[in-house]
Amino acid sequence: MTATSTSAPEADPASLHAGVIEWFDDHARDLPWRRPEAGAWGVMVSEFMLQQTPVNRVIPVYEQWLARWPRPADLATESPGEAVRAWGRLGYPRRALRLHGAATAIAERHGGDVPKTHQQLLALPGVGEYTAAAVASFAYGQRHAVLDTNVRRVFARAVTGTQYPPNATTAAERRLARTLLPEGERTAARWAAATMELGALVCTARSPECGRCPIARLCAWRQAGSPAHEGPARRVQTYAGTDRQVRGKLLGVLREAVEPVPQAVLDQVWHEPEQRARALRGLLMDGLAERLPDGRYRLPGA
DNA sequence: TATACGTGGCG
DNA sequence: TCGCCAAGTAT
Repeated sequence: MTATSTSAPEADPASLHAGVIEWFDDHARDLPWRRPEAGAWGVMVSEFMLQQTPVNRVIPVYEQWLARWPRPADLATESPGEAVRAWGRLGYPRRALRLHGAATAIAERHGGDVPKTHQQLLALPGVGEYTAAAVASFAYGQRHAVLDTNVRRVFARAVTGTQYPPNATTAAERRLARTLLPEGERTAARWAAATMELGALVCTARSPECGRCPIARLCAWRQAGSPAHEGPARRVQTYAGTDRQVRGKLLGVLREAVEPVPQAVLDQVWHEPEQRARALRGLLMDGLAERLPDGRYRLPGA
């Protein structure tokens, strides 16, 4: 390929970096965990809360959480149940348990400071490949490929030329993300945040606003005529009538209760006894609830 | 690799 | 109304 082509500019890394990062300079949202005072703990808390929960619902809970537990050691002194209660209705309350566990591990094994290496972060409960890279990059400015659903979609469109990424993250995606990572540490960290923001604000799943996209000219998907997705449709998770819904109802009662809750009260939340019992067993197994000697239930240690 | 795991807003 | 979607992790 010669350098004379003018109709369809190549998405060379340097052009992508410049376009996305300059756009981010002007359009980055002022989110609380992006402020300097958030610190690594603030970044970590936000990352836990943002796992599958939209930004707008996270913000108020994040503010309360950081005000109450400004350092990992502060949270570590609380019962897990208090963390679950303060989690409110963010969903997937096991994340609250894991965040509490991460705080405890940080207090015990890391002197109270959020660890800095990807490997140390990965060892914390609730921290997977994405969160470890995100904390290392956003909190400590390190050079990591941060591959979340937004970035995967941006890369799928801009570089690969497909409307959506595969259902599960592939080795090819990781390779591509590493290839596109700018050399410099600071630029790499900026790039990670910028590509996520672009996916969240412009290159959205359902209705991308290509007119506002800084790299629309370079986008392989647009150049291909914006073809519709071919692969298998993403499986939609059902919710109504599932154990998850019943668990949510049971936990909602425990979360709001000041005193331990009698079995009879929990029995009100769902009509089908077998499913109800199974859901409650699940909560107990997961450590999201506990049964007292008198037969009543409450959040763990609350 | 596929599945379980909450909740709510939007088109 | 209802399906789709939201900064994933653990098993």
